Amino acid sequence: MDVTVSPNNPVPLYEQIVEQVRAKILTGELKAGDPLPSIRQLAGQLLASVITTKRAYSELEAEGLIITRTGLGTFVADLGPETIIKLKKEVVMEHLEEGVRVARQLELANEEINCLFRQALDGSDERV
Amino acid sequence: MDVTVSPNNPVPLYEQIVEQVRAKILTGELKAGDPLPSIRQLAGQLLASVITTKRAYSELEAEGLIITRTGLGTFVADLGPETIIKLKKEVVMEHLEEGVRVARQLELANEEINCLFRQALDGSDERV
Amino acid sequence: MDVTVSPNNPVPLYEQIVEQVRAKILTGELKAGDPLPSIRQLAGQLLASVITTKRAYSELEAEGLIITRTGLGTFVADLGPETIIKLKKEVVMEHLEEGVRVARQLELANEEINCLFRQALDGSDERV
Amino acid sequence: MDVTVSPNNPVPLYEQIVEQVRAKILTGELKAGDPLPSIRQLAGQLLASVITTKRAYSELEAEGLIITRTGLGTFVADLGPETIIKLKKEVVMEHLEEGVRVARQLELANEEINCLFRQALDGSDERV
DNA sequence: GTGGTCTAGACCACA
DNA sequence: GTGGTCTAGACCACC
Repeated sequence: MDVTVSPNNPVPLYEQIVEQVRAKILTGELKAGDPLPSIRQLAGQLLASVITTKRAYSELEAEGLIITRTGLGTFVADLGPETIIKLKKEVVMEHLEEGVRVARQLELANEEINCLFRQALDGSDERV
Repeated sequence: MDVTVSPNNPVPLYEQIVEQVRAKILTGELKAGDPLPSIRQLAGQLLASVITTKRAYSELEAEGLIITRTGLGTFVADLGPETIIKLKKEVVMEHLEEGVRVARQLELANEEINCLFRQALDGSDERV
Repeated sequence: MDVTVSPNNPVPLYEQIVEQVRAKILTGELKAGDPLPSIRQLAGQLLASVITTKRAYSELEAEGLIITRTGLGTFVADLGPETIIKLKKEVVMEHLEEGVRVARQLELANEEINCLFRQALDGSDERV
Repeated sequence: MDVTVSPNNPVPLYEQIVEQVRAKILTGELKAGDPLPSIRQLAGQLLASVITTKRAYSELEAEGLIITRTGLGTFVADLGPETIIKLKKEVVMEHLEEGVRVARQLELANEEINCLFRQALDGSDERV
């Protein structure tokens, strides 16, 4: 499983892992029942500590995205397709709503916020 | 000056203060040259320590939004209107771009992202 | 006597006054025995407090540049021309030596320091 | 890392630390990616408080010279060689320009200023 | 172990 | 009165 982390990234290591594994599950790259690499294996691959990797898995399990079966390993949980769609929206909405909240606080008009959003969308489009 | 903070908020106290004072300056509620409350006064009002409020003011000074003069007090810096507009956009863009980045990672189509943004905008509209 | 201070200048008010009066004495604009404005008069003119002005005069008296005769007023001290020349050099040297000290700490070669000095000299020349 | 501070020095402790670490980075004694001593370790070594050393590191991070990673430690940032050269010049120029400014205020001729600078350069040379 | 935040309280410089 | 520096010491998050 290709997961890459960077110690220069201000986001905590365990969060970087969580974000990427979550993305793989929500996009369907990892499907229900698929086995995840063992904590030790992933830690070795990422040059991270076992504790850090373990914390990432704990976080994902708390979110209900993965299930740990002691002795067997860790597996992707069985979420219905509607649940997946709902989760995707939630993750994205958090950031967009925060942006809108700040924009309102700065008393920007809807039209202005719209314009900024379009820039954000186009800007990332070029890079894709 | 009405600033309110919550110790339960995971955002550090000093950051909460920074955000609110910054908003007041960028919206023009506080104008160039206006005096800010003294750090001791604000600390008392917020039930925070003098050092915490001082830290907030230091951050704002590092951003160039305020100027502190020992013995005199703290004052709003004189930013041109273009600078203000630029700063407002930057603050909002940070969040919107993060939202778009995450959406792309989850392989959402532009149309879907657009739809979510519209929900975020409308959702906050009702509350306004 | 034309002295101007700015509260926006990070240099303390009393220091701004000291620097300007010192310059007037060392350049000969103010000569030995010349009377200085009274503390109250100067304070009113500068929109500064009497205490601040008094502190500036105390500083100048401690440097031996002025003499206060109770009841009569404050007067420029009688320094020989060699003393004046020596003082001028001292004031300038403080800054230049600090610049050279820092340059040495950063391991700049003499040639490089020379080049920077020339830039500093030329840069201010244009503005004159 | 050999850093020495003096509580008698009118320059604040944290500024003394900043200046020395900055010099080590700009001269290349500390290279990109190199770890700095932990704030606790440096505090013990300098007989200063943890907060004072932390403040020094915070300043250096605000200048972009170092990067702190919670749980990992503090590291020298990766500045290009041109940036390093530019920063070195800036630091030195501040002082030289101030010297020239004061010299002009005292109505010294270019030739005289030049002479003083030469003395400053030679004077420090002997000590080297 | 690392850094990040918050606290209380002292002393100094400036106006 | 204002802000600036320094202190000791506590608790939390991350690795």
